[in-house]
Amino acid sequence: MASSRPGPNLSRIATSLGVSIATVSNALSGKGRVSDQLVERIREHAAELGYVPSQAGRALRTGRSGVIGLVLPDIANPLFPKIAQAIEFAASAAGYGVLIADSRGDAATQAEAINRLVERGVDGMVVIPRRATRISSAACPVAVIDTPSTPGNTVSADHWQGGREIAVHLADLGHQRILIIGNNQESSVQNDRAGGIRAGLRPGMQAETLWIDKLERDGGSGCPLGLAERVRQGFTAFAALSDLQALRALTELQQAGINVPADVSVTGFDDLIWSPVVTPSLTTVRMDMDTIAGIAVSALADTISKSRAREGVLVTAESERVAMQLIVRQSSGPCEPGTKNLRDGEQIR
Amino acid sequence: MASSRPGPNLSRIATSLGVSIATVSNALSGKGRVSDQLVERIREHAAELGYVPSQAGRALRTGRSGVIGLVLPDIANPLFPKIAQAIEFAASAAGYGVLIADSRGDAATQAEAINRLVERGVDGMVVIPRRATRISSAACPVAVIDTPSTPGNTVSADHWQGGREIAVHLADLGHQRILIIGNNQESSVQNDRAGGIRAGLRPGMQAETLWIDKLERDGGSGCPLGLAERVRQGFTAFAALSDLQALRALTELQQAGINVPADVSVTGFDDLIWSPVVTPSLTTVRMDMDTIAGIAVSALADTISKSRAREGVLVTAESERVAMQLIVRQSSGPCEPGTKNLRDGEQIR
DNA sequence: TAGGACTGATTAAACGATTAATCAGGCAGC
DNA sequence: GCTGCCTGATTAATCGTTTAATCAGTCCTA
Repeated sequence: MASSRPGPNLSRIATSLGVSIATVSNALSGKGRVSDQLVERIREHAAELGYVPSQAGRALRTGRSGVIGLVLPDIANPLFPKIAQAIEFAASAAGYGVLIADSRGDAATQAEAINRLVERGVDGMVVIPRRATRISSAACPVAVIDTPSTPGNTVSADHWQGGREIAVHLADLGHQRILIIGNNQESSVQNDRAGGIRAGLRPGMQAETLWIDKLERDGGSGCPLGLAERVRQGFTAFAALSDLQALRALTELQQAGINVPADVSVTGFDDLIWSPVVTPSLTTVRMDMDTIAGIAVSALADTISKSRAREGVLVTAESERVAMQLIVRQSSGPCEPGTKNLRDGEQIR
Repeated sequence: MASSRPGPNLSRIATSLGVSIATVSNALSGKGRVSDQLVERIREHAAELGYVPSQAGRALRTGRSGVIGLVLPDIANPLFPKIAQAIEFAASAAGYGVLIADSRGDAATQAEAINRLVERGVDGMVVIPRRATRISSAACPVAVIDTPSTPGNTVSADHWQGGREIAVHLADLGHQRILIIGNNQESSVQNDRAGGIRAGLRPGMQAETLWIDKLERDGGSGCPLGLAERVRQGFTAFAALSDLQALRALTELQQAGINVPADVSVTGFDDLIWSPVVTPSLTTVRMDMDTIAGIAVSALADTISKSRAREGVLVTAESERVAMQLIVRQSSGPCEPGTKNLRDGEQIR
């Protein structure tokens, strides 16, 4: 047992320099009136002692914990790493820590998870809601990252525009019949992406949508999507609304002996981790998560500093939508009119 | 401006019931001596008022923040969602919040990220180190999840045993020549997995290892692995050390017209999100993250409650290794002696 | 009936930082 | 020389909780 507490505090610095605690506090925060030389001396001594302010003490006094919560309905989402990384980066740049909360995919426990965060005293939260769940504003400022078309959205990628990028890309390649593959018709993000694709079609092009959740209700989880049949029907491009579905489509097509991109094209969304390394690498649309997270966090920080403690507010940002970027890789290629309706085993070249 | 602070505190409950603050505190925590009826009345009233204790006040007094840090060197790791979910679940069951820290893959900034956590006053940390980086014990208890073979490991999946499971499975299917595919020779986890595979081989079987990072140093990121050539050389099974590499191998083989599992088998590790839904679905080995996280967090909580504040300790748990579970899916199949050395386009059936 | 043990409650002192209010001088203006 | 202002520092209160120390009774025992 050495001394009482290992970390030096304001009091130790103060007595050690023969000044008052308040002066030390003022010197370090640059707030009160302290002479320049004294500020210098105090700063020096504090650094020397390795002083780190106690968050607990500060939080108690100021009513601010310096921590924000990150809420995702389903943390198992493959986008989660990118989101968490971007939010953590932006938050730590703004001087905040990030506390995670998970409701394990259950919409009912989402409220509970949010409550845990509030009880932990977070100053605000970044919420990425599931499907169309509205966030009943909690007991603190909330920034929502969803899609521009949902009410209450703070900032997000422009999924609609991303869809248009895909459509234009496929149109440029000469594709006429496109199958859009989504996994959840309730998702507002996926609906916007699909809407964007449809809006980007040129006259004469047509699109149909395949919702995997419907299919799996009968066929069971992981069932085949029947894409070979779709190829025979004349579809030459498969635009998945997420790279996970794109991957599923790609492998199913490959297994059926259909060559991507020679026979048909496959595109995705999100530029997930595997997209650059599968064969053929996936053409996809990337959202600029760093920018989105930066806007969300700084808008949140703004609102926090303006609002009084424990007040529930929906945060708004000046620029609501961030453009998505088309990444063209190998999985999309020109539609050769003569090669439609291939049968298994017929290879090109 | 209503009253001073929105949340009720001990003082409000106390005056409202005409008792002292200490009595309320004792009643709610069940610690001091309070009559049963009074306890009942206080609890009731507290619930009625919606009292939530201030973490800041408690932290200041007790020196414990009730928060643990989760440190990963690379948060973009596709395993991260599962890890974060499991840790968050275990932590919140133990009454802890989880603060994340990211060093963006940079080993140098890992120390900085850990520092941020310490400054935020975490009571302890769960660290999943990169490669063979040793954790210089920080200013708080640290639980390390790596692999049983590394010194200082607290608890982890038994990667070696997982490798053996794969080897035995492939041996049972009749495979003789196995190509192990890893992406990083420095990774102790991957080395253990590879070692386990080798140890599980039967007499007459042989294995070679392909490290992707070496290959990419020349070929560039995402370059082909040249697996078709390996098939011609007589390899019939490709045992990747992670599902990401397995996916890469699978798609490359499929693109080359080699059928999985008819011609060759592919296996992975970790049962990542896409493994069940690609075609063919991936045979893999799953680690029981919930159990591992549970052990790590409860061992950490134990150590925290035993140690004095800000003391750096490496946490140990009673059971260090958790068995991995083989998941047999479609990507692995029997090795048919007559069908070896297939050329592109030669389909079976 | 005095002293001790026990019960059920209160008092008061922390924990560490912030900040409004105060104070001691120095200096200028009248 | 008195008043007022400005600078540079201090005093002291406060945030909400925990907990050791204390206190007022009640009951039991010698």
